[in-house]
Amino acid sequence: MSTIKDVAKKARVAPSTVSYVLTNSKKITEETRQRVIRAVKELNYVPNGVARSMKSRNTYLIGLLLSDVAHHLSFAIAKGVDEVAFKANYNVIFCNTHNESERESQYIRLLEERQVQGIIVASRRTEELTHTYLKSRQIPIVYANRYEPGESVSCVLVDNEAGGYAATKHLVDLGHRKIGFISGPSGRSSSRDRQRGYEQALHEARIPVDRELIRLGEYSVESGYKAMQQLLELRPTAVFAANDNMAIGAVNCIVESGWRVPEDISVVGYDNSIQSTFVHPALTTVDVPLPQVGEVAARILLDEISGRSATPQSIRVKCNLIVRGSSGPVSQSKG
Amino acid sequence: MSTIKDVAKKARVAPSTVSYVLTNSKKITEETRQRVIRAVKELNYVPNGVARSMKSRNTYLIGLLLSDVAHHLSFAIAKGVDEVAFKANYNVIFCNTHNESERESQYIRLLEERQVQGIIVASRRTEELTHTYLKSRQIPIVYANRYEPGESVSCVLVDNEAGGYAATKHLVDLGHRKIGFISGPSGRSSSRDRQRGYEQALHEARIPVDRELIRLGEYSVESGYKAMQQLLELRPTAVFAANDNMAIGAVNCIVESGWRVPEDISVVGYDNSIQSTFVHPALTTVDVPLPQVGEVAARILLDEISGRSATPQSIRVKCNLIVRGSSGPVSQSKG
DNA sequence: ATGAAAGCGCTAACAA
DNA sequence: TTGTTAGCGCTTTCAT
Repeated sequence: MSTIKDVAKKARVAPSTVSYVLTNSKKITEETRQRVIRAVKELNYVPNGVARSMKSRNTYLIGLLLSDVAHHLSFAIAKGVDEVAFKANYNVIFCNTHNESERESQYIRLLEERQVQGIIVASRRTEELTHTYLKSRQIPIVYANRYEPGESVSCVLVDNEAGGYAATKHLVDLGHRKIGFISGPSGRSSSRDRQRGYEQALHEARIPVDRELIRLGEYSVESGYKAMQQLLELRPTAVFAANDNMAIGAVNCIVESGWRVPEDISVVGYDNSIQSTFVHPALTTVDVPLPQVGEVAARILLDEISGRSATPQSIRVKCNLIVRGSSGPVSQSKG
Repeated sequence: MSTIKDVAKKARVAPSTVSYVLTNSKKITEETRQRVIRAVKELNYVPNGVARSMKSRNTYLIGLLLSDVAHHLSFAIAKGVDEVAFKANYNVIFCNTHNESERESQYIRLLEERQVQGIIVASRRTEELTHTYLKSRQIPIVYANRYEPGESVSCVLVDNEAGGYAATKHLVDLGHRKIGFISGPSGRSSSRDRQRGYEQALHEARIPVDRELIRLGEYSVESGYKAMQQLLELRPTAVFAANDNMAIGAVNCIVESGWRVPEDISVVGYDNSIQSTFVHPALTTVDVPLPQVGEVAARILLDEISGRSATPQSIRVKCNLIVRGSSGPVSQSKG
């Protein structure tokens, strides 16, 4: 590996001159510039970024904390983060924490030693420590797709309330008035927000919120199935589930009970998961633009790194309703 | 940020002594060791990895080239790579090439400047240049889940032939003798190998390979459907598709034609994709252990980096047959 | 317009 | 056992 000195020698200039040429940081006569360029080519010289970082004190490196509980979600965020980082000449260090606090703190330590200039946390809640620690270390941090109570840190979230509203409004617009809701595990903000949107859409349509029509699920197909069994007794004409898997469970239950989707009961899910397109009928659902979450998070982080933005900001990315076969107008016989 | 000098001053020792303590690289009296440890704690000292890399000439960094054509595949590999890397104190730089050669070479350049100690390529074939370039740069490289002709480089592949064999053998064992095969796009080695396994299983069972029973698909649901339409005329009792999506298309076609799966026709897919569990009946399929591919690739790379292994090796990871509802014994009426 | 030299934070050979 | 010192490859101030 040749160094800047080798290039300098070959071009018969001082190392500093090579540096000036390579970074365009000073006026250099065209002739010497050419000599340097030629020497660089002949030696296949590639500058040593480690040495450069050492001097300049910035590494152009950011850390990305992910978990592997949901593969495709993590990758989608990572893709968005890398997209923005790459364009700004940053690179992303991939950290799969498994949602284990032990591992999370080990990664944090490694990242800190590496002098990363910022960290994006897209793993689920683990150590509260992490947050305060990074704050004390003055390392810029942005949470992606993770709600962080308190206003002292930037986070990029999905607008689940608007998504829940859109899903429910869609059903209302189709003439439904008796619309069930299957929630995720209690305490999950994603589900809570979707439910809030559901209730808001009902309010707007002057449909009273019936607590009986709201059932607790836990994001699994089975839990959706069970919740639907209970809901069926109340004869809703439509159901909105807080995620696709529960919606699929609901559809299974409806079909096995002898009803049709969407003719008898419409079903809407959430997530626009792969499986939502493979069931029959394909699910009407709400798409969560995770790459965009990653992009926005990276943009905020880079702004904080460069000092362009000092105050933490909280951004919500819009979700899009995807209408497919599982939702339709309320049937006349029941309307 | 405090430096090693600050710690040295506070502990009233020389910087080198601090270094010795921190790296356990020399005998130090317990007393001074404690003084150093205490100073480190009080100052919240974290060593600067950039400076350390500068001296030691190793960065403990590897690059991972991925593409986003199939999210979950890429993430699965990345997870495996990171698992092994993390345990060896390495970190992984995430590079999403989009399978664009332009971007790939930009990443290569960035990684080279960063002095990464090795690169794992899990993106699809793009620039032939990349390979020869990295070779010339003496940067260790391992291909993951990507076939690389020539023996001059390590690669970790999935044993698709054994997988295809297992899938077909499973059908043979169930009594089937007229087994169709739906291939992927011609030229894709993954499909070719699966087909080879299919043919081998037939040979072993002394079932002649009937070219009519082999149909060209292109890995999409629709192509599986179309291929099945043609196959149906030949009345096979079972079909093995080179991936799950085509298998799902085949099932759709079979059911719409009035036959039942698996009672009339058994179907086996490949990939163990999410959707394979969401169709009815759930697909019998072949699981591709991509995290393991990533792990093995990382292990080989680290071996090459440390000089433990010099000769390129080619490893094939075993796939596992997952038996679900879409395959069953050949029906008596037809047998 | 170019060169000389200091120094980023650390490690390691050598000295004491 | 501990300290002194040189130097990794680069950038940048200051001098020429």
